[in-house]
Amino acid sequence: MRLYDTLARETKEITPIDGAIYGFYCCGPTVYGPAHIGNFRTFVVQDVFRRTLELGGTPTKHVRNLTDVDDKTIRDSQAAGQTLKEFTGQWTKKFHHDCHALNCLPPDIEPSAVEHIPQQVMMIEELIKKGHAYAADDGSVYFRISSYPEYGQLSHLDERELDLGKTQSQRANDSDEYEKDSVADFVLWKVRRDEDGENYWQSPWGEGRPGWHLECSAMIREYLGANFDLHSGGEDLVFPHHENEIAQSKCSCGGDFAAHWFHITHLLVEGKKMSKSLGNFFRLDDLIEKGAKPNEVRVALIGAHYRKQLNFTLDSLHAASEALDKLLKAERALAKLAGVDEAPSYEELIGLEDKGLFENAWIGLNEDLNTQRAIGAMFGALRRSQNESNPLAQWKGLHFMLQALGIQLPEVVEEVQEEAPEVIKALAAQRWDARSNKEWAKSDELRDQLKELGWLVKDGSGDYSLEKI
RNA sequence: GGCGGAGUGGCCAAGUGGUCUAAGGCGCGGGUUUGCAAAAUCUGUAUUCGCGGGUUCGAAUCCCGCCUCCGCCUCCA
Repeated sequence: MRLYDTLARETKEITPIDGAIYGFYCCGPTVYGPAHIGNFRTFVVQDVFRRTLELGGTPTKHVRNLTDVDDKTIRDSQAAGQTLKEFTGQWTKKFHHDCHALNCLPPDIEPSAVEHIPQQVMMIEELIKKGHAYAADDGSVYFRISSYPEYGQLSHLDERELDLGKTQSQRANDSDEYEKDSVADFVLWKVRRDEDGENYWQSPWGEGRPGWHLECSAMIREYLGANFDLHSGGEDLVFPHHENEIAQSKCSCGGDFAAHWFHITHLLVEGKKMSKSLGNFFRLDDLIEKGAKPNEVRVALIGAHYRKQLNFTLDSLHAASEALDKLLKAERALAKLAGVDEAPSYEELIGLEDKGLFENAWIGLNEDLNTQRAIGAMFGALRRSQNESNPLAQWKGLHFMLQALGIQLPEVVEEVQEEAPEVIKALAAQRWDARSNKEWAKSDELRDQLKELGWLVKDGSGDYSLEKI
């Protein structure tokens, strides 16, 4: 498939380095609270990407880390009166729960920063030995940017004027200040401070904890090696996080690091950056509370190309919900036409050759992961599929695309249709009698009454059904 | 201030030189169906792509200028 590469600044055809399997690293969440839908745009897009690679026939080794030690996790765990492990454990669990609800495939490996302290310490030692890092008097260790002339290639630092003066004055009043040779140098190891409490580890430079950027480099090295295929994250990570990763990794273990960089643009909510003060800050649970299903949220999150600022609104969520409904109903109709019922599994669809009319949708996904184009093509294919001679092939093609997008089927998603209570049933029966006797006024009144009680009556020919609203 | 992205119908959003009098979804209008609704289904819905110039046989797509919006600029996906 073709994918835009942040480093090369162009769309490139991707192929696995070893010719067999894609090494795919994603910067995971900092587990200090429930993730918001902005986080999930990134994770859902990464999931669609992974599914596209795998369904296309090439397996992936998907590694996504958990940041379970940093300023925020330490600060908030102490505020909550919990140990760091208890605190991050609880939010890790919540993250997994939300990912599952959104139908994201779990990564093959999900390493945590706390569990890889020795690897990080070892990396720092190497960097010091090679002259790329230095220990400050207070016991913190910094990466020396001047030792790596290529620094800044990903974010094109040479083309930018960083307002370092401003940053420096801000930092002067910041308790976070450490002693550095140059303001641009970034921290690899942070010396223990009082507010860290019991959250510190031993190192050759004394007690402290690793810097944030280092964990990814260390875990990538451990699980994917010095050369791997794809590195992904939110657009905000380009600088400095990924820039620093490149510096640390290339200077310590050599190699080319990531062959391809894949960044997901942040979403907007109601046209603005999501923030608590604007009241447009949504977590998955906030949307579920508003009646949305995770499946619908997922569709809304892939409703625009990943390199555009998707404008998420409650309207767009409603649109996604209606569109999803239409897709799934069409799936049932096509299944009936094809005389099949049990949907093929993800594994069964891997490498499917004949996608029927859905070939176009698949092409869309393979052109820089154009999800919106793919969805549009699916509707087009559905319309024409009615007249096709081979409904089974169309049905399979549809399922192939549903799996690629990670759209769940209703039997998985929808709770069992709730049985109406006797009172409701009695009222409905009463209404049916009135209707049969052409007592329209009475019939309509009862229908309104049922609606107020939360039940929708649908008349068929000679029968009716009840549906909970 | 620097870097990057974007402005397409009421809303969301594809399309980046001819098949575009611009995909698809939502919404809205109409038909079929219905006692009326709901549901279902069919159907209509931008001669026009922020504004002004230019290049070209031909531009939403390329160039120039302007306006507006958004993001990033040291630990936020």
